[in-house]
Amino acid sequence: MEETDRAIVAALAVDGRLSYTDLAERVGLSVSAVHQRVRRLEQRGVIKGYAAKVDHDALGLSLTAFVAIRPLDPSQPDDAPDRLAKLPQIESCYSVAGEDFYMLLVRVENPLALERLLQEIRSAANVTTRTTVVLSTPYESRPGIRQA
Amino acid sequence: MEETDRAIVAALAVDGRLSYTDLAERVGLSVSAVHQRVRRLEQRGVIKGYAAKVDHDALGLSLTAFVAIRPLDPSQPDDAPDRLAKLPQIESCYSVAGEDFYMLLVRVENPLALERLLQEIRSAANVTTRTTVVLSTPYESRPGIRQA
DNA sequence: CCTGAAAAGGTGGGACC
DNA sequence: GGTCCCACCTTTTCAGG
Repeated sequence: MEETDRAIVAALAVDGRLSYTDLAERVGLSVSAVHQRVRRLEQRGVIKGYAAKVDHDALGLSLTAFVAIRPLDPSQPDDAPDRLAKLPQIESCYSVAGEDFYMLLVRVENPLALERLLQEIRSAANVTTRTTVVLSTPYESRPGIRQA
Repeated sequence: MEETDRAIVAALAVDGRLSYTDLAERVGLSVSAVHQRVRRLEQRGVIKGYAAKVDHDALGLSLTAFVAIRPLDPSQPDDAPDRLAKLPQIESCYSVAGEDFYMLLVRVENPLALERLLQEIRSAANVTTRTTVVLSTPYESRPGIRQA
């Protein structure tokens, strides 16, 4: 992908509501040209969508944790992600190399809610869990796009 | 926070570019009322901003990993997050409970770039690293807002 | 792949209940 | 808080190079 497209993606990663007018100024093209490029980036799936960045504390989700999981019976077919997808407290699910099978990022209201969630995870996916509580978040979800 | 605001935040978390017109239909208010509520949510910091969701593979960042870090000298003042902030490959930095001090989420092009990044992390923050490579991502960054 | 222009519709205030 | 209204700006499309 070339420089102009990268600049567009970088700008929209920082501010997803930038108008095509502003975007056009930054990259030095006409509004229509930028519009076309953005549509193409969306169609190609480079831009997968737009999301509001929400403050979890303000929503009462003040406890974040990593949960590493491992099947109790590694010989059985592994559909843990499917089984866990219905739990909305699980924000992300990564399949990982190493001793654990999956790493989950979860958000809950308080320690009691975490306890309940861990029980749900264990029973839903037949796994053991190893939990690492997040104490604070110096930074998160930075749009790490470096321009050429 | 009450039900209508939660519905608005939930909708914008899924589609950050929803128009106030569409939003108004969903929550059953007038366009202006919704507009006011969104502005308040933005001012209060509940909505921290808007971002394009970018496909990392399409940008050539096809390797994701977790990097747990621990200071070589735990008695020294700990400014690792500050020292690491300049590395754009680090998407998130969490201070965690447990054996490690911080958990990083990093994105790089390939294994070689990961090796270089780990060296940079170790020398910049005077830490040891323990890295867990992500093999696949069943889901990520789900807007886990449950409505009342 | 870009430009330019014109229609359609959304955004962002103010006045008022 | 909410509604109604209006000026302005953006988005979106289309003809043309």
